[in-house]
Amino acid sequence: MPSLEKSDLQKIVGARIQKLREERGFTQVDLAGKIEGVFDTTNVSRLESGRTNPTLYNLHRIAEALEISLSELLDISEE
Amino acid sequence: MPSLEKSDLQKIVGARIQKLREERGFTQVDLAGKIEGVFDTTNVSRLESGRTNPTLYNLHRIAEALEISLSELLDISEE
DNA sequence: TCCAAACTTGGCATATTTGACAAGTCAAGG
DNA sequence: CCTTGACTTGTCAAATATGCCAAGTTTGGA
Repeated sequence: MPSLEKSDLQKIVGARIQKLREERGFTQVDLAGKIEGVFDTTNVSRLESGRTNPTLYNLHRIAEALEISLSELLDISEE
Repeated sequence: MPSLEKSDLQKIVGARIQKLREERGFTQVDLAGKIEGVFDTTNVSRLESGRTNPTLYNLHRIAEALEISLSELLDISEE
């Protein structure tokens, strides 16, 4: 685990969110709609492509919408 | 899992960081020093007390310093 | 009680996330 | 073609995370 770069970490987590979303047959708009409270679809796109560094709370809300635990969402051990 | 409030989530994760840090016998200054790159001790205090909403990358750097995976750091299932 | 280390808290400046909106790309149908 | 849905990308404003410094508090030991 040689100390991931910030942008690489973002890309890995973003790809994981996208994969989980697609497995569930959701569009980005669907996902944003399932997230508790307000969540912009623009932000879904930016997070999935690794362009931003998401906050704990937003990761938690995304995990909830994907019906997975935060811990599982961030289990990036095999990448 | 009834949709945690933002500040409750921050407090739970903060308490977990503090517990893991203390188990390793680190002070906040020690932990900040072990984190890759620049990390202010003020920020350690604020994160542990749940006063801020940390970013993915900082959570990753903290996990690294605690020699634990990000996924384990955020495994809050039993709280 | 005194001291020092550890931690908290406030303010400030900067960087970045985020929400919102608009415009653009792209692919699949009709 | 043309439209529609899905997604990307740019800009902007507001909120906030972060680094930094300074001052205050707490705690444990001598």
